[in-house]
Amino acid sequence: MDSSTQRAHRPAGRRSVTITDVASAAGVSRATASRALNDSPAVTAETKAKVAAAVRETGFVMNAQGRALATGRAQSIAVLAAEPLDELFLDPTYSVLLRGISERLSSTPVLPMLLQASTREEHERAIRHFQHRSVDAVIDITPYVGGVMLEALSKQTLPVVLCGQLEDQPYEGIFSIVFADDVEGASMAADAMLHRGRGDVVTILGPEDNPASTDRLEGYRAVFGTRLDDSRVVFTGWDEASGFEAAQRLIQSHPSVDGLLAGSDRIAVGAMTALAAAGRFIPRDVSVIGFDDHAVAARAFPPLTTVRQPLLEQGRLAAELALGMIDGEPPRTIVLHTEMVHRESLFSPMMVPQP
Amino acid sequence: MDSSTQRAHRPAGRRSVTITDVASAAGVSRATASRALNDSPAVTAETKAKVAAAVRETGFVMNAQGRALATGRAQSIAVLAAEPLDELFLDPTYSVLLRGISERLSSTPVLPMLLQASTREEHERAIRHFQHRSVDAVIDITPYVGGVMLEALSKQTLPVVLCGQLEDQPYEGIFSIVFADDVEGASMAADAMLHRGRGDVVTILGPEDNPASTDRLEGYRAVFGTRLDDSRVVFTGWDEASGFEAAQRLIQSHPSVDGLLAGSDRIAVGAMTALAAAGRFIPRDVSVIGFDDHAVAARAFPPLTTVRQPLLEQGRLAAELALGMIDGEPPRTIVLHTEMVHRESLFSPMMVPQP
DNA sequence: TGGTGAAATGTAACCGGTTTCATCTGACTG
DNA sequence: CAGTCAGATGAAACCGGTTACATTTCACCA
Repeated sequence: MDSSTQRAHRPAGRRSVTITDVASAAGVSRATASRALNDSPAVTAETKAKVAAAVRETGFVMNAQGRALATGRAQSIAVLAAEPLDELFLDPTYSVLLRGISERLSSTPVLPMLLQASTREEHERAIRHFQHRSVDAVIDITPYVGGVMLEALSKQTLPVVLCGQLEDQPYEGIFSIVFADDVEGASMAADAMLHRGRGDVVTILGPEDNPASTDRLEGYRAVFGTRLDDSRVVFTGWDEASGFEAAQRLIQSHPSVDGLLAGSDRIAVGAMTALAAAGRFIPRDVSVIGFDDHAVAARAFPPLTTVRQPLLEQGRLAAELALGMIDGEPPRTIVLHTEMVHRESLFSPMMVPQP
Repeated sequence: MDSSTQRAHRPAGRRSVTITDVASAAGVSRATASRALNDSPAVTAETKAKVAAAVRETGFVMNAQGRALATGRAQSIAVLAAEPLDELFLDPTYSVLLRGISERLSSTPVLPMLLQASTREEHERAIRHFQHRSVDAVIDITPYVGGVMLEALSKQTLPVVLCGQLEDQPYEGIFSIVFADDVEGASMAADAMLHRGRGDVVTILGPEDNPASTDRLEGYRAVFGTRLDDSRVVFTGWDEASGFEAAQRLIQSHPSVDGLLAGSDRIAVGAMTALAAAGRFIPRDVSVIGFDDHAVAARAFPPLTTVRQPLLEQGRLAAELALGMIDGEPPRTIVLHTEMVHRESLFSPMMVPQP
């Protein structure tokens, strides 16, 4: 039984204060009151003061639905996470992205709302919600999952921003897209590895169908070429446990390994544990480079050299693009640059050569 | 510059399909169309079919603002997190709570939206948002923080549910409250410890101003009394690092310790690392009991005996209470029971007595 | 056969704002 | 001093739904 539709009448309590009350308290028309509240230049300073006083006197707060109905703006942006929140929460990527979005919107009246939809049913509910135009735009922070969802969204007129790249860019020109250049970042990491003198390298990546995985591999291979053959590449999950397990296998199959390129910092942390357990010292025996520059990278032991993704900026830009599209701008694709962050897992200045 | 208020006119595109279009397509009045869409019993099955066909034909989707304005219901509940999301995400408590809320709402048209407000400015924006009545209710999953916020909310007529207990229950009867009985859970844990034969116990809790800490201490002391004096109690953070550090101090000050009551599973995990580093075997030398029964508890080494908090149910109930209050029910306070989950950190069946 | 009442639908008011357009005021100009 | 015009405000329509109340239709019964 759906308790939310039982009573359709307005809940008991006294009628709330409307703009009409403010108008009569200020001795002006509703139109003028509205204009004053919106700080229209057509209204005298004197009248504005009267209205402001009336607002204070009556305790008026504007009703969002009325305003939204009249302006066609809900003043909110949905941040869509098509993944279970538990999963989401474990990966620091998303919280940073969210912080960026929130930061950009903080100077506007637009509110970001996190909407999670992992099951098929939740997807449908979310789509319906978007169709109803309860939000002005959608920022998808997990575009890799829920392709059905994107397909449905593309049939809407609602502005959509994707935080991340999809294979073949199927939505370029329809949605705005903002992502970091994974190929560039990965080749920087591989370069650093090569300059450190490591040539016997292996790599552990996320799921094979994720462009972040394949692009990073492409970057690694741009440097190491065939020296990084398929036997040295493992596709797995992005988390620590996957990294641990994959590293164990790679140490067995390639005991002479001297460099590990990890597709994420969490993978790197798991892999470093496996390396340590196998008696390999980092970076003396094996150099490790991660990807992302999450908080865990700095706290790792030894601190992890990694490729910084500008996640905060990505979030800010996503919000920026969303605001732009709400105002009628066409969708845009923005590629962000990555940068190396040097810590001790690649090369320790303290390191003394072993005899 | 606030780009979201520049153009007030409706964005270009064609006018969207309204209920009027559906009505004329179906050859009925707007009123009948509305009734048919809401599945009113006053409408013939035949008419409903005609309207349904018209909906299909026109591609009509109802506008949420119009409906909300007419019904006085936004069909959404804000889940308020007055803590930075990064923090929030690290603690599994909240994601489970959220899952419970989401589950309960999934059978209703009401949508949960996560709203994060950590800075003073974000608080104000959120409060304004609530005053505007853009949501039908608020569920606060971090009632311990942001007291200003609760104070402001209590002056509203908006239904509010708190997930957690506050000292002195200042809002009992104003907000609905749902929390687990920490005193009971803690005394169960202490009992188990006592029955295991451990009497030289210490405890590590979260922040001292958090009722969850003080209530759990009360439960521990209900069993151990003065044997658990202040020198054996440390208030710190809820996380692993805090647990690690506090345990190190307690091992030093109480080297003969044989039992550790941890205020959270994350504290317990950190403390177990410290104990292991100090050469104490768990549970041979020291028994450990956590609190919460998070996923980490089962994965810990050794698996952690703990007090299960019914977080999923707490979330479901919070949503339930919110729905009730939206329908005009008075606020209620619900206390949930906890239960012991026995794993190996208290007592290992494999354990052989040491000579 | 006319009266009664229930069922289905239509009419119009309403929710709380915004905005177009008309009106009024007063200053400036020729 | 009449004419023009800009600036401030008001009247009314509108956004897209819901619903109280009025009306129509029709079966049923005295």
